[in-house]
Amino acid sequence: MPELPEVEITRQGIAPIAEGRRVTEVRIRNSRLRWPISPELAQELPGQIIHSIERRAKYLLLRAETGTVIMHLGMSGSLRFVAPARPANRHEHADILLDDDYCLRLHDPRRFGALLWTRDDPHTHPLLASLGQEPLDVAFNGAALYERACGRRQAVKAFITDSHNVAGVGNIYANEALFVAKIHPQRAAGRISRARYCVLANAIQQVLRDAIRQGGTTLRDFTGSDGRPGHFRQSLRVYGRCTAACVICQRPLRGVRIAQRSTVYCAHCQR
DNA sequence: ATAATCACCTGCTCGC
DNA sequence: TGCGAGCAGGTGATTA
Repeated sequence: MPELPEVEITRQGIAPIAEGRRVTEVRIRNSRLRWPISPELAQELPGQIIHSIERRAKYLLLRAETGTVIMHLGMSGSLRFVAPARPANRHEHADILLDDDYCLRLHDPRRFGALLWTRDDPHTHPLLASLGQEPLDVAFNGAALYERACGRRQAVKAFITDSHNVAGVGNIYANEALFVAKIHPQRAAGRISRARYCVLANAIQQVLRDAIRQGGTTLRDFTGSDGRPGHFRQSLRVYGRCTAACVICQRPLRGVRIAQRSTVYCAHCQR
């Protein structure tokens, strides 16, 4: 479900309520996510204040006093505040209860998500340490992408969806950004000029910012932590529009699979 | 080192 | 209506 904009929308919805509040209890109903939920979470987190909630790539980092909760929503995860007494359904695997009767509930049908605890600097955690540039960071630019892509024959779309190159660009927004940048998704990453990488970097930023502004993309079930869907779906130019007309040249869009992911592009506008 | 494929899950849609 | 096939927003691990 969530790509970077959806994770950021989730962060923005949760942070104002959770930050500064104290954890009263952690309830784990099913710890079988991508990795087992850290058992220390239920032991160590209660009693601690959540100082802040950050996002790195598609990870949410809940900073507490003696450590940090590292959370990932995988493909189908979502996070909502519910009434603490509300019965959990079979996909609601964990709750973090806070002061004032707030209950932050993790829902994840496919269980590709993660809920981990670390006492160390989370940015040195194995899952985060080798992540690429944060695309919405002011320092993000095409020059670094160009350097990194040097010599690579991999399709540029696979290159930009690899979080070690750019952090957090998933399938939807990779399709969209490549369309905006007029770059063919199957072009070899190492055969794109520095100037075009600068255009691509700007396109990635523009698409992600736009999506965040519109509350993310709701395909079937994404909602922010307030339960409201995102509206970026109506702004999608290529994703999910295979065979429909290109919004620029009106020719039919084409679909291919790149790195096991559906890819849609305009063969006329993207080169 | 790089690139491609597999694996982990459930739920939904489609065609027969 | 039922049923199998294929697909879905991610990404680490495994294989060449």
